[in-house]
Amino acid sequence: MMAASASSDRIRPLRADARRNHRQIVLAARDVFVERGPGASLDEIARRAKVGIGTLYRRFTDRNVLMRAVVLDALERSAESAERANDEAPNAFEALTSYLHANLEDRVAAVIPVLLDQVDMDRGDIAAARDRAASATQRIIDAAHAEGTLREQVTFGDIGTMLVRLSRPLPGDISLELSERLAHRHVDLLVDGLRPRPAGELPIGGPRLSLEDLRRLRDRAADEPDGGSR
Amino acid sequence: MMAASASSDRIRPLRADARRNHRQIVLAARDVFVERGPGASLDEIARRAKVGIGTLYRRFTDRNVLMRAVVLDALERSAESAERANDEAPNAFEALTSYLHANLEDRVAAVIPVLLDQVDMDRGDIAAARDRAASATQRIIDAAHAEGTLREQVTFGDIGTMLVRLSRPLPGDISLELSERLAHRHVDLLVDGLRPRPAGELPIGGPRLSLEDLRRLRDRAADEPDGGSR
DNA sequence: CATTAATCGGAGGATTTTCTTCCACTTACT
DNA sequence: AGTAAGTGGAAGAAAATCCTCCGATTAATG
Repeated sequence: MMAASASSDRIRPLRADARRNHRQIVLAARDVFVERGPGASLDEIARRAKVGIGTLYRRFTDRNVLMRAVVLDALERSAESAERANDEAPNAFEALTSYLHANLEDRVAAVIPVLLDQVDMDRGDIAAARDRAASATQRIIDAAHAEGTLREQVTFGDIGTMLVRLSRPLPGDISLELSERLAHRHVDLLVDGLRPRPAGELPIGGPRLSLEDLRRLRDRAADEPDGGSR
Repeated sequence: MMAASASSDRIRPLRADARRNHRQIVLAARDVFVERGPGASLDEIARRAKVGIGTLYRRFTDRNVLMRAVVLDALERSAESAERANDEAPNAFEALTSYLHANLEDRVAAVIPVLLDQVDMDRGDIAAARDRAASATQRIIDAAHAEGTLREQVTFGDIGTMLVRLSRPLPGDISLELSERLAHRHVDLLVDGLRPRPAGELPIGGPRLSLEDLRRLRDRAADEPDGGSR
């Protein structure tokens, strides 16, 4: 017993089921915070995570502890996908687009702003993860600027904010799944803009929704008149 | 008492103060529904409209009546700005962009999806306004396609959905005002995309936020290191 | 400027939602 | 197989929200 240290100081490793539940709670909390805001009901989070409310309270003594876990998880995912994009993409612009898509998937940009004011970002694990994510992201942007493939006027703030807009699920009874497919399509749209490209049409993934589609849509998933997304 | 008819059946025109309150309630309700969803507290709406809760209940017998008023107002604004864009813009693409900016201002695309499932859109005033708005918008898009200035792949659904994403206030304690200025900037960004234009850099209005700006930001309005928006 | 009918606004009881604790039962690990 | 760790939900407490009612206020009219 000398392994207790650093951040989450558990003497014994969590039991397998506890670990699984912990994970599910953080994921569910992320989604519920995104949908309902920082005051979301903890009951709903437990329900969504398929655990009893008692389990949630045992693992996270209060709302703020849960929030910190969600934020930390999101920041770590973000840092990781930014670093991976930097390492693996063939050029800076592709690093940027692949980072955008990866970030969408993790709903990072959707949940962080919701919890920003509830969590102290300047200490401990969270500050470290934040800095790691921010600098990797900045590196992507700087590289794309240097490469000449990203407009100079487009700043870190623009990328971050657009990511927030794109990550949030659409309001109303649109299925989460469709909402996410559309988000990927809209990243493509943002990347190339609304005007035709001189070089010719670039593909945009995801469902092409007409006015009628939109109306019929509502809850049930669209029957996608176009190719797959991304 | 035989004059009751049609939609809004008022015998006497509302008193001046009543009319003003009615208006303020609809505007406040729009904003609160956007921020808190369809279950938002009516108390909060009254508070935001600066009227007593009693006044709200007198004017709108229940939540659904209020919702219908909000939706109708939004659809009428939308129809009007689409028609104005069609009439006044020098070309179809400018009609589109000016429609996007106008729509943003009215938060139309932010509130409609929130209330879609709560309100019967297929009857009365609302259906009429909806059709008027939809057809004017479709006309803009068709014209831009015909003009060759809007990518063929971009559909009604894309425009509508992006408008939803752009209209919603950013989550967290970002001021509404800043959120809206950024939205206009991001319309510009969407229009031309992230890549440099061969024809040279186009202006993007609104605040250019760096990473540090974003952090410092939070509630207080940004001190805008760039030119005015739009 | 006085009259009056319409309108306003919030106090407060009823109701619903959410929080949080506690403990008998279940499960993973040795 | 034994046991410490973990689970889930019932239930009382606390908080938020709904909605009505009525005394005070105000716009319109002569």
